[in-house]
Amino acid sequence: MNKPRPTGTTRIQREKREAIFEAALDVFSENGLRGATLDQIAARAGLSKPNVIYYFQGKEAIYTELLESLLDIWIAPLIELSDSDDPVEELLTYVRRKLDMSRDMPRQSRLFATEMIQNAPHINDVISGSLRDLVDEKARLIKGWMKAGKIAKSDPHHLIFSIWAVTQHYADFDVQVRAVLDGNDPFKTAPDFVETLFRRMLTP
Amino acid sequence: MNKPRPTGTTRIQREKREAIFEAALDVFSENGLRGATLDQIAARAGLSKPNVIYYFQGKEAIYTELLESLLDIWIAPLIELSDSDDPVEELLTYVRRKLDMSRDMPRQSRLFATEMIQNAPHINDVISGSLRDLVDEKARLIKGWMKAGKIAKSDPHHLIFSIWAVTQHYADFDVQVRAVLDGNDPFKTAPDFVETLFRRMLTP
DNA sequence: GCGGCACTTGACCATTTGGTCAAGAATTTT
DNA sequence: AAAATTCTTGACCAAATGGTCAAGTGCCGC
Repeated sequence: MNKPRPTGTTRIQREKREAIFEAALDVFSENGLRGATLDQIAARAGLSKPNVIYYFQGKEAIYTELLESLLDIWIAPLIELSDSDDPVEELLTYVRRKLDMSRDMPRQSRLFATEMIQNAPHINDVISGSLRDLVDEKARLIKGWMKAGKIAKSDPHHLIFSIWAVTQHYADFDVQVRAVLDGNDPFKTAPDFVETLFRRMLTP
Repeated sequence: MNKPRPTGTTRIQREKREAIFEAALDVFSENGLRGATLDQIAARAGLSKPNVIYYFQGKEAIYTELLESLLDIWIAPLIELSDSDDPVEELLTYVRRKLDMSRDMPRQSRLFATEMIQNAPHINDVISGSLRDLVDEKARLIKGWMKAGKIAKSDPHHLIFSIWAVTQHYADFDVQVRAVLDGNDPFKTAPDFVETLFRRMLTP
C-alpha cells in the first residue's frame, strides 16, 4: 500500500484532502453516509475515484474524519458561553451566534442532523462524553444565574435544547421554511423573532 | 405483469401492504430513501424481496406512498388549531399535541426530517402548496389574536416554526437529548419546559 | 536535469442492490 | 372439488458501488 505518511504533509495533500472534505460535506449532508457514493464525492471534488481512495482509507474514513473535524467548530459557540454581568444578553448572544451558523453553515448543520437522526453511531462517544460534560457545565452556569435571580427559572438542559432546536431548524428545514414563507428570506425575519422568544423566556 | 388491481383489494393485500409500510417506516426513517435497501425492508416485513415488489412498484413507490399516507396524520394537529376564547391555551394544546407526537411517533418525525434535510424532493408540491396554504391560514388566525390583544405580538409564521422545531427536536435528536440528560426520560421534563417557554412567549 | 518519491488513473474485481421471471403453492370462486 | 385467480419465491440478471493494482505521470530536492 502506498498511503501518504502522516509525517510529511505536502501541499498537494493538504489541497486535495481539503477538496475531498468540501465535496464530501456536500454529498454526505444531502444523503447521509449510506446514501452517498464515492463516485459522487470524487466527481464533485474533481478527482478520480482511485485518487480519492489514495488520500483516505475509504468512504467511511472520509465521513468520520469529516465529522470529527467539524465538531469543534460546531460546538465552539457553546464553549464561549461564560459568566457575565448580563446573563440575558450573554445567552442571547449565544442564540444569535447559533442562528448565524445555521445561515452560514447549513451543510454542517444538516450533516450533524442526519447523523443524529440515524442514532449518531459515529459520534456516540463524543455525545455521551465530552459534549455531555460541556452541556452539564453550562447548565450549572445557567442554573447559577437562575438562583441569583438574574434570569427566569427553567430547566437549563431543556433551555439549551430549545436553543439548538429553534436555530438549527432554519438550516435543517430550510426548504420547508422558505416554501412556507413564500420566497421571503427567513434570515431577515428570524433573528428578531428568535431574540424575542428567548428574551421573554429569560427575562425574570 | 401481475400486479394487484387497485379495484379488488383483498385481505392479504391489506395485511401485507401494511406490514411493508411498517417495515419501510423503520428502515427509511433510519437511513433515508437512498440509504435503505429492499432487502432490509423485506427482512423486517418477514417477506421475500420479490414478494415486496409484488405489492409495490419498487422501492421509490413504497417511499412516496408511505410519505403521502403519513402526511395527513402529521399535520392533523395544526388543522385542529382553531379560534377560541383562550388563544394561549389553544396554542399550548397544539404544542402539547406536537410534543406527544414526538414521543409516540418518532419514526414518522425522523422520516419527514430526513426528507426535509434532503430538500424534500418527493413532497415539494405539498410543502409549497397545501401545507403553505394551511400555515398561512393559521398564521392569519394567530395574527387576529395578536391584533385583538389576546396574545403577545410576534411573527406568526416563525412562531409556528419554533413550535415545530422545539417539539420535533425531541424525536429527531433523541439520542443526543438522552445522552445529555444521562438516561433521564426527556418526556418527563420536556412538557413542563415547553409549556413554560411558549406560555411566556404568548402571554400578552 | 535527473533520480526518487508523490501523485494519478484506466482497467479490473467482488459484492451489493433493484428488479425480473417462470414455476409452484395458496386461496378464492364457481 | 375443480377451475381460476392470487400469492410466493428460488434463481437469475444488469447496474451500481466500494475498493484494488500495476503502470504510468509529474513534482521537487539535489
